[in-house]
Amino acid sequence: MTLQQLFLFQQIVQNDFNISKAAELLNMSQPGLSRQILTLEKELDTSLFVRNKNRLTSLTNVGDVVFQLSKDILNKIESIKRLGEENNFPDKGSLTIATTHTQAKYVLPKIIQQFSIKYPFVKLRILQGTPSDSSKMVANGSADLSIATKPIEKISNLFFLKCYEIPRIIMMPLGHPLNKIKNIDLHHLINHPLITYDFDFISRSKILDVFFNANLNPNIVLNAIDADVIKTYVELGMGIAILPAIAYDQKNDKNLRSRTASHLFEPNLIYLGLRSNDFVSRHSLNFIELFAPDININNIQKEIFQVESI
Amino acid sequence: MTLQQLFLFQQIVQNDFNISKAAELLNMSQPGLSRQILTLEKELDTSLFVRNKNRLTSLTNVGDVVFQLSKDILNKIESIKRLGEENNFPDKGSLTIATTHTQAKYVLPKIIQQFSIKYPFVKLRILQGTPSDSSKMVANGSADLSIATKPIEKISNLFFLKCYEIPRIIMMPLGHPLNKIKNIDLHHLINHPLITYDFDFISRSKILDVFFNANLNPNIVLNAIDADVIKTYVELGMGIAILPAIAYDQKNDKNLRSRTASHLFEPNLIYLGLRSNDFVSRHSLNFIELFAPDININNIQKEIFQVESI
DNA sequence: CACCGTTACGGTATCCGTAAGGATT
DNA sequence: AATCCTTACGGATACCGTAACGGTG
Repeated sequence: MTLQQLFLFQQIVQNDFNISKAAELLNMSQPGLSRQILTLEKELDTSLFVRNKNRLTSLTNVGDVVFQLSKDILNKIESIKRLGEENNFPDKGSLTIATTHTQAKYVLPKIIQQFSIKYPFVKLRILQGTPSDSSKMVANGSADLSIATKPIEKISNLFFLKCYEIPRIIMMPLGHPLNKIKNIDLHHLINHPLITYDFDFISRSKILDVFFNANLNPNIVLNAIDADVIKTYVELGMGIAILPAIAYDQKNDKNLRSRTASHLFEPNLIYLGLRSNDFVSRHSLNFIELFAPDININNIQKEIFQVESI
Repeated sequence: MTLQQLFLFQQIVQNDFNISKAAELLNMSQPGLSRQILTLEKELDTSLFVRNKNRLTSLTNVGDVVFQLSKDILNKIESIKRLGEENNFPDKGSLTIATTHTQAKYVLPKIIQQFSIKYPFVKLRILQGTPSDSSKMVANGSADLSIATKPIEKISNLFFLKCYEIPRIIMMPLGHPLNKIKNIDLHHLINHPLITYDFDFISRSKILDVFFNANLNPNIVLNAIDADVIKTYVELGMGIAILPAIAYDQKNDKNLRSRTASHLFEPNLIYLGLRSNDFVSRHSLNFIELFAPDININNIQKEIFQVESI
């Protein structure tokens, strides 16, 4: 079994099980490719592909597991290669950050700017999605790190570091009746329609749970995916929203009013997510250093490879 | 970069950085081995070993990370090989279970017996340790699955399935004053010295937290590593203990008395632990089927490879 | 006949062992 | 002199491309 075989196997799967197509893409002869797969199958003494009328049509059960393992193996091989490169060209490289709209718009700009001044030759990239998306992007290698709340579902090969807490506010239009109430509590909130994050956001469930635990059933009129969209509808008078404090921008949000909700809801917990059991690139560490100076970057790589001994 | 190179690299590290020794162990020539490492280092354009006076003395920083990644890669390669083998000899194989004393002694015997009747050609092995040990053994590949409470520290590449809950009991010697009290509460318990699990056990902290939350400070006279040792000292009158109900054996524990503690302490949660992102052997699944029939074994492999798409 | 995958053949590159060299204790 | 790692050389092996073959629509 060779890495080359696993790589070629993977390529065929990703090219619709078409050996000829994959061979062309890889600039190699079709028989050469075919032979490598046959050799691999012979060594494992199992067919990896389901063959139908002289065509490959799908993966066998074994093939499927081998495919998953191969992906992981080849990702780690890439890590090793990058590790070598990075050691020789410490200035260059790239850094891909997966995050949410709120972080990308309200938190990251300053840091990103600082980073690109300090490390001008690093290619930066921001990928955006829900917290779950961000985690998955890190887990499958498309991003180096994520900055978001924890994802709703457990993603086991991620490693999270707590970065900071963002208190929550109640966002309402100017002139909204809640403006006049001094000590806002849940019973006041429940009288107004609520605009909230979409289902993929853990913030959503945390906020709703507070209502539910008080036996209150808020009237959710809209589920939206980002703070700006939510704000737009709040501005239109469709309802109020519970948002992270940073989403309120005093300059631009002239038609909105923000009031603290810290006494009602737990703050938003923002985590930095890294792939566990993998190499943490120098630039990931550099970024973390800027972004969360409290975190000791010297221990991160060790912690990422936790399992030792016994 | 070849698997062979990574393997040889690993072998040298594990043989005190002595190429000659490793070569002998691997039945290959010493120059051959040396050359492979040099080729690898040349490809990565980085030295992996610190060389001192013509000797290899340790790993460089890069080498250390490559070592960690290699271990993981080679483990997964082994998984692929086992996968092939298993497909051809579904009856044979081995199954290594990492667990704690309590489970090994009070829960597993019946299941193990059933298993070995049903799958007589499978080599069974039980490794024993604290819950943390068990988790680590699974994580680093020395065991196939663990049966224990969750470990105290987070081990990120493990996948846990909840198996069952074990209610807790108060264990005391016959004739102990607590015998006579009808409704035992924390304030009764606090008057007696406590024998408890060692620090590595999450049960320990869960039990102590209950006391602490009630502002009570139990007098811990002994920390022990397994239920039988604890029982021995309880029998000697050194104190009482909070144990999982299964640890009380009516037949043999004639000098002990067990009373329910369910109203005071959360039950013990026993989890099955598997390595995430790895192949789950047929026999692991067979065992799980016997051990925790509620778990649908058909979904486990899929869940273990969670991360897909975006 | 067009498409696709497998088998056959031969040149090239890689791997690995033996032999020799260089450095250190 | 003994130990250890690296460089040099030559044969065996594995790899891969071209060519040919077999099955399918």
